[in-house]
Amino acid sequence: MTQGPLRDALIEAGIALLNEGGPEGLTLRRAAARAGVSHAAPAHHFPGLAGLQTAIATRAFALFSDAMERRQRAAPDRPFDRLLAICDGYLDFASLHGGLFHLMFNTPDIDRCDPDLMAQSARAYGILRDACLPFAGGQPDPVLEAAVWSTVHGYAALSLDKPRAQAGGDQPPPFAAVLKRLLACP
Amino acid sequence: MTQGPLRDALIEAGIALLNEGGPEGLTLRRAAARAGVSHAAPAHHFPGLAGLQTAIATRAFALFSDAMERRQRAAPDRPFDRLLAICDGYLDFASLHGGLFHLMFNTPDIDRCDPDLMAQSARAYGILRDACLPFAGGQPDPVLEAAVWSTVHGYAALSLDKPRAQAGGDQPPPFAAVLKRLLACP
DNA sequence: CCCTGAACTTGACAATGTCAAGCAACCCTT
DNA sequence: AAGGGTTGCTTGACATTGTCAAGTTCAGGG
Repeated sequence: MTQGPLRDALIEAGIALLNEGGPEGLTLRRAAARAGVSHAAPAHHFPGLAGLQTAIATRAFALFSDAMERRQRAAPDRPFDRLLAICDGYLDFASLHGGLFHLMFNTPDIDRCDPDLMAQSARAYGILRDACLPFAGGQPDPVLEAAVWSTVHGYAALSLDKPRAQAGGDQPPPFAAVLKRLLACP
Repeated sequence: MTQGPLRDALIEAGIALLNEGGPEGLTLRRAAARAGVSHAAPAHHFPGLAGLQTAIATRAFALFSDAMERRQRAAPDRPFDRLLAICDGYLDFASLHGGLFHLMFNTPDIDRCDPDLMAQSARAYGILRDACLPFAGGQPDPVLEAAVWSTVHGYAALSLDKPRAQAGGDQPPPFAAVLKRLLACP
């Protein structure tokens, strides 16, 4: 809709609400109150709640990419260690910012055709895709990419929603073992 | 809370609402109206909305297991074909009953310590675990199980929430290829 | 000086989850 | 058979939420 400082303040307030209160913590009225404006002010910057959610998800994907890149830079410069570091960044973000992660992937109302959102999500996917290149002879390998992407995402999702269901004693194996198994085939 | 025919009717109404209206279609008052009772009647059978959601998720896990077993029985009796059939049942259920799938895995308010829910979810996991046995010499292999489970779940989740984001031309590779890649390492 | 448009507020409305009170039918004991 | 209590459901209310319509304020330009 419009630009302005309030728009950013609302996004920041929404991120804080999600980090503090989980997926249910975000509310148009709460974000407005947190930004110090009236409950109907957000309507002048976003097309409804879905619009605010889309804008927050866009920024969340940027933070998500940052988290993966930070881990990647701190890793040993070998293909497996780099890819594992990216996946660790992926999993870290999911467990540290469960509210944002839920918003990015599990909220149905987000406008997934939004250009900004698609750009940021493409950036995140590109990080993972680049790290897969060494395992396919330098050429893009859609099957390998889909395998790694699905596995790390499924691992994150399953460990997110079963924080207690797995309290039955058996905890899941570390992701490094899973990834090693996945890549053991040349 | 209590037993009775209305309890089942509310669960059935909730399933219908989710199948028709997606994840947002389920509402206490709508389920009550659909079952032909007043808006506060469900409170006598479930502890709030979360209770109804938990009961629906429990039944959904049963349908989920049924879908996987049906596919498994119709598959050639070879380890890979059996496991692939189960995964296809998994993916079919996710794309056919997106509302139920979302409720089972992505709804934060569900009581994941509910005994009935845990039993049904354990049954579903058992189906997949059994199909993994032939690939680990007949012994349970937690790493392989986590890999397959994460991969199929991630594949389902990612293809669910990106029905258009991937309309950019490149569609994901079929799951059979991904699974073959995952199992190519003995 | 007015006036046009943007940014925001105020007030309202319907939908939703939840609670309290009431009511009616059934059961069980005496 | 009569009374009392329990169960299952209804009615009514309330707070919260997203959304819309109207009003207010204010800056800038004709």
